[in-house]
Amino acid sequence: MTRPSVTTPDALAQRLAHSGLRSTPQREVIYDVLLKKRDHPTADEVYARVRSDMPSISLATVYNCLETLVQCDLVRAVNFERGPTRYCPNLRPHAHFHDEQSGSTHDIDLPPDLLEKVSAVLPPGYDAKSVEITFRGKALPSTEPKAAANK
Amino acid sequence: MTRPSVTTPDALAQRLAHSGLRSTPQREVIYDVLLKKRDHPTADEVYARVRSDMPSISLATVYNCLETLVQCDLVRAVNFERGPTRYCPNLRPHAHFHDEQSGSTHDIDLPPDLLEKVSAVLPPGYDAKSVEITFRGKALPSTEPKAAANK
DNA sequence: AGTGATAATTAGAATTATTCTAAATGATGA
DNA sequence: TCATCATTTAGAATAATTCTAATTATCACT
Repeated sequence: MTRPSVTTPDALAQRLAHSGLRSTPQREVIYDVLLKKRDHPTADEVYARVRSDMPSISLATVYNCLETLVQCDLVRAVNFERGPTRYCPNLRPHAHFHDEQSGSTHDIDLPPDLLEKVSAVLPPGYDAKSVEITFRGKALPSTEPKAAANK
Repeated sequence: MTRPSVTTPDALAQRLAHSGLRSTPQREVIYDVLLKKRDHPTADEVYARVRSDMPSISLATVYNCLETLVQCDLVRAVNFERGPTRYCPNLRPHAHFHDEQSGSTHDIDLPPDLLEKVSAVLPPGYDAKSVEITFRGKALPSTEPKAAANK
């Protein structure tokens, strides 16, 4: 046979290729883990989850792959104070709400014009490439993330 | 004598007392350092500056005092990604602009209603105690902080 | 002024998250 | 198949911060 029916490159493979990078089993399983449970896991948490699928993966690879996904704009790295970096596959414009009681992080979708409106406070001479909005406080249990939608 | 003319407690001493804490030479000199050069120094930088006044101070004390000042709401701790925590004595509502070239941090004063407007995007069930807005990008040299006003 | 209780400071060890290094493995294309 | 380059890996190294336990300073009372 000349070519065994080419699998259509998925979004991940395409994005990676666009940056001259390869799709690898490690990158795929890590990205899947992030999509499956969108609770802003740390690298350690991702490591733990990935290991059930791929017990031989190393923590260094988890760090490497997460960094790669961030570079490709498939994932956002999120920080609260000096806590460990958390990873978020939600690409829509959104803010983060950090619940101080539970430690959980909630995505807050933003109306389309808000980031522009906020950026408008910058005096001349400032050119912002990104804006981050972070809330800290108390969230009612009813707000606990259920089935996050993306896409 | 019954009482040697009491020195009027300054803002620092009052704030500390309000939290049941004492004013100490270390706390004073650290707060002064922050007020004198408002370039969002790290704990290490504060340590270096304070040592010219008080060569015997320890780094642990610098961390302790900075934390104390933050607890008393005299100073804000500011973080960018996972970089070292920076300290800012500007108590007005403001955002931070992080210049990627120079690594410098600029305070961006916010119009009085902006934080409320931003908080208005929170769905019911979310009660935010604080809102943080951070810009990242390029700032023209003309925007380099000169003499920051506070008060 | 002396004394006990509490607060603050200190040096150095410990911790935590992350990055680095150098070697091994894997994929790609001539 | 071979050479090349990308990727993964284990473990060492790093950086910022926190912790620990001991010392020093201050306060409230007498």
